[in-house]
Amino acid sequence: MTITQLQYVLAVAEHKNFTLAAQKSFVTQPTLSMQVQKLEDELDILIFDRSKKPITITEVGKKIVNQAKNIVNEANRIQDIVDQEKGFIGGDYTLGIIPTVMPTLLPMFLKTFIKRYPKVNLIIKEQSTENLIKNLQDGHLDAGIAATPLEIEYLKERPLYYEPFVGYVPPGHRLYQQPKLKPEDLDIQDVLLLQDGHCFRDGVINLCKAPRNFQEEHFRLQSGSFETLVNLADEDLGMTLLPYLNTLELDEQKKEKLKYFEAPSPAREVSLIYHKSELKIQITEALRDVILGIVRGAIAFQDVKIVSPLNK
Amino acid sequence: MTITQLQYVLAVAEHKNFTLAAQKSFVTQPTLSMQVQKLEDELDILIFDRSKKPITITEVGKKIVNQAKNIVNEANRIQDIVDQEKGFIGGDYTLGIIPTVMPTLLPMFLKTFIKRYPKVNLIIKEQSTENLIKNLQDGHLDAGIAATPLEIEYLKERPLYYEPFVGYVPPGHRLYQQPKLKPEDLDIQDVLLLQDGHCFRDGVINLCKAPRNFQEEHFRLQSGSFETLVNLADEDLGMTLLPYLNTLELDEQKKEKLKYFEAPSPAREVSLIYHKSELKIQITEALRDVILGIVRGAIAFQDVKIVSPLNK
DNA sequence: CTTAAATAATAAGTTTTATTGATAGTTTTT
DNA sequence: AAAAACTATCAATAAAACTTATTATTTAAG
Repeated sequence: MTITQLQYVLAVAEHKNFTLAAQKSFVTQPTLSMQVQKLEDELDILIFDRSKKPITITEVGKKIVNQAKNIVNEANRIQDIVDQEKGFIGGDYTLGIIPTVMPTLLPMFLKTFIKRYPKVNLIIKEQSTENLIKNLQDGHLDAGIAATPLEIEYLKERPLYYEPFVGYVPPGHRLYQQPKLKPEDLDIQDVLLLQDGHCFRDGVINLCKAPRNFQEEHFRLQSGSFETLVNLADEDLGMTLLPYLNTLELDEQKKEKLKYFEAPSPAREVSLIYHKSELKIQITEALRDVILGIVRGAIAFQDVKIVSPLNK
Repeated sequence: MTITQLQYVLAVAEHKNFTLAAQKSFVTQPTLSMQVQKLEDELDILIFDRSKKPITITEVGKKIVNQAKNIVNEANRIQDIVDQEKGFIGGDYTLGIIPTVMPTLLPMFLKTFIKRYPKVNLIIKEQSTENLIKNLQDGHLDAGIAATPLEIEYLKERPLYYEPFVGYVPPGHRLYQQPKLKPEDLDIQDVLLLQDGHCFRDGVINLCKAPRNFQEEHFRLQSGSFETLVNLADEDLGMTLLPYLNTLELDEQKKEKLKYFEAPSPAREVSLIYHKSELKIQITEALRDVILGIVRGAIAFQDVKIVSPLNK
């Protein structure tokens, strides 16, 4: 049994296809096939059921694949130990960021980070919390930035900042006269929402504590961008809620329609999340340092109340 | 990096000697030297400091060795998974037993075990609790039988039986007239003890709750066997305490000098202990089943009070 | 039902790697 | 100072991993 063989097994388990797995492993298909077979021979057990298309993993195979993940992870850790010893911060580092955080946060820290750690090849991917979690487990991401708490067994969460929710209320709206918003004022029926899959949407829904199964019949216009929501609100189609950082880039005219919540303001907790195995932890720590340093100035709110980002 | 290389590193770390490590790994010394070098080259860091004799492990080396242990252990687990799947119970299994348990317990279960699991090659080693713990961590033992609780972080303890302490009191002794013993009657100064290193000794000392630093000036005759202690007691040099199972093999004349404790009798907890990683867990479970089945008949005491085996 | 496409297994040959025996270079012990 | 113990290096060999080419098998398409 070799580590390489285990990596091949993992590739096949992931892609359910020897040819593709071989490509991803940068070897030819026979090489991969033979090595997987060799391992199966050595263990005298089948890991994959090749009779079905696409290939399936046998019951024992699943256990072996899990264990193989462990081993390969732990093996990668050795390079990690050496890097840490040398104070080396470099290599590929893949970071996932949720869409509602991406456009505001990324520009704030990216330049500083790549300047301070020029040897790190940062690969940034925008994806939903759901995919983020999956990819962190699979090892396709080294870390993610998402709204928390998620309370996933195998993930660590390190809060970066607390971002208050800010109301965007058009003049015609019933709440326009109020100086401050209160969560209980909100009616889910007239709050414009991001489309399904965005955790900010779920956060807002949780905040509104509306009936779980509210009807959306008369309102199908959901958007993926806050800009759209703001524009819809301006058309008197309802109010909406924005994360604080998104309010900074509004023009003066629109800023007048912002309404803050009474303290403690509802807020989302935005955290750096990564696998408990702490692979590439030095880079993760470096990233955290950079973001914390920059965010400290931008967000000064203290008295907030965290809203869960989960669709419970 | 290969698993083999990591195993070589572990062998060198253990024996502090490339030549010996090579022998233990069943390869020649150049093979092992070259592979270790190759790994060091790949990581671009020195694991061993060869300038000192005997060889020492560098600071990073220590971390790498630890991680290597993990990896090798986790890798062995894969065969384990397969064995479990197949219901296969076999292969080498090394069991350590403390000296005070060995002569009474081993004959009780050995025959049954090798008959029921003929494919297991049982290797039994008598050793002190201290060595048992060390060897379980190093992976030199698959399991051990010792007095518990030990509360070692990386070990699991599964109690096998509770063995009461029984007094052996010669007719001339001040306690001979009493029908039952009480712990508070005991005076550490006239209780004959096993020599240092036996945990039963520590158990008895704990029971006597004598001053921790009692003097042994006038009594240096410590022995490694209960037989000696009994004979010394017969010479009126004091009383002694025996584990219950040891009392079964005394002759009739000696049995008359046995004095049991009042309930709850002090007792030692004898457990099967093994590494938390649960390597070869099927064999361990099989062993436990056999011993439990046999011991159930032999030891029927219920109301006991466990004495710590540790030299606190 | 036949054919084409996709995919895995097999075969033969090549490259790479692991291992060995012999030996040279150290350090430690006597 | 010599012997012993130990590690590194070298050249040769055995083993393995990998490649290209090909075959076999399954799935999808016509």
